[in-house]
Amino acid sequence: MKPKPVIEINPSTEDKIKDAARRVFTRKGYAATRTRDIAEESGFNLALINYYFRSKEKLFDIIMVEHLQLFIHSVMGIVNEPGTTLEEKIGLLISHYIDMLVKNPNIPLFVLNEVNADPKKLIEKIGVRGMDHNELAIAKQWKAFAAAKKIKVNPIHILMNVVALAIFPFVGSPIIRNRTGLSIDQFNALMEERKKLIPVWIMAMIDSSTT
Amino acid sequence: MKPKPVIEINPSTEDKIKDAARRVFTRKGYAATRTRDIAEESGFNLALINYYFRSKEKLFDIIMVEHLQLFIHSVMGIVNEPGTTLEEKIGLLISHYIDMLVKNPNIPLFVLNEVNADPKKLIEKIGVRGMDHNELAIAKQWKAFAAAKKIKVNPIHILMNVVALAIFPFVGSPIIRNRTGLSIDQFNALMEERKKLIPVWIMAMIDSSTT
DNA sequence: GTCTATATACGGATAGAC
DNA sequence: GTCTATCCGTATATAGAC
Repeated sequence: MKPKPVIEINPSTEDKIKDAARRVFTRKGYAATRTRDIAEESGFNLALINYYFRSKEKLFDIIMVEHLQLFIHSVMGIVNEPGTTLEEKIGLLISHYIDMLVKNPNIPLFVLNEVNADPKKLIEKIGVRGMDHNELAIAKQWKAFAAAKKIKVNPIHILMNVVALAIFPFVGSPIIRNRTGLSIDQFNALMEERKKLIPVWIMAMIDSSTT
Repeated sequence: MKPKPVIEINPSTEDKIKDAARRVFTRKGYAATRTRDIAEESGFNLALINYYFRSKEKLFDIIMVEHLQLFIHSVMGIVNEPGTTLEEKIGLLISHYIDMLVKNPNIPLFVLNEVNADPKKLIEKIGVRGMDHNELAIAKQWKAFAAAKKIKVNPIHILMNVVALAIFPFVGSPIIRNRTGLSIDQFNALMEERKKLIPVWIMAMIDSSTT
């Protein structure tokens, strides 16, 4: 049983609907999208959505779970790789995030929203089962690093900062672009710059927390 | 005509409805809140909402505009104050943001969402009219500072970073709290720490961008 | 599998009594 | 000003033809 390719050659109707749904849901959020929007976007009729997925909510859940799993897997792959240094991992994470976000700028707001709407539902449904966080390669590297450099700041801060610096500009891009007058291309160029800048910034921040 | 106090002593029905609406809208977003939810939250009947505000959308617009104006005014007051240094301004901004967000943790996601849903509508409606950004006290201070320190990084990056580091943890708090097991109080304690940390981090980041 | 037509439910808004 | 009852558009979901 060979795995389904990420980009379908001959997407089935079911996949076309799913793709359309993903686009509309991420653009407008769950409550504001109508099944009619999805039907229109997919090129098929309203009735087919229920034929394949039974309900709007079930379709939404499927898409959401796929999104989060894809995301979690890719991140886990990076943070639990023993062969890279802590600093390299930060660089890889940032690059990975930003590449993904340039292609799918609506995803973070979408995910944050829906997790906020019902935190338990989604997080439990995904379940980063197994794997204690402290056992991750990156956690062990951090401990050694923090001990050597006498760093006293809570690592949760660092984690939040990495994620914040990479993701937030995309979440705020409508406001940022409006106030600055930047085009999409100019905005994306700034994000490309950040791939190099953020890792440097993060290390500088960590150093500033040294005793 | 004396200004209305921020916290009403004897709130009128109209104000009670408005308060209820603000709570529900910020919690669930525009599309997902039903006028019935607002009625229930306010303790009054559905019909009264239309009696006072004509429609769900008008009520929403009023609340949104009040939110943004309050926010913009307070920020403008800080960034255009000639009597404080650049570094002090950053500290004040961060403290101000975090204090506000600890009290109203749902606001950022709410605002980001609604701005994203219709960027023009809200931004134009508020209109930070007049005041060219380059004329702000903070902009002039930045120019002098950047020239003296030979800083080459685009100031938009710095701006994004300040906002990201302060706001993002609140936007992501459901995920953060779920994964770390932190209570609300513990989370807020971390945010208090950040009031001191972020300004230091920002300055360290800026220094790392020096030639 | 895919469509058209329709049943059913829900939500915003209003009429009208008090 | 505040309530109950209701209208009516719209959205989800389904039945049934092809």
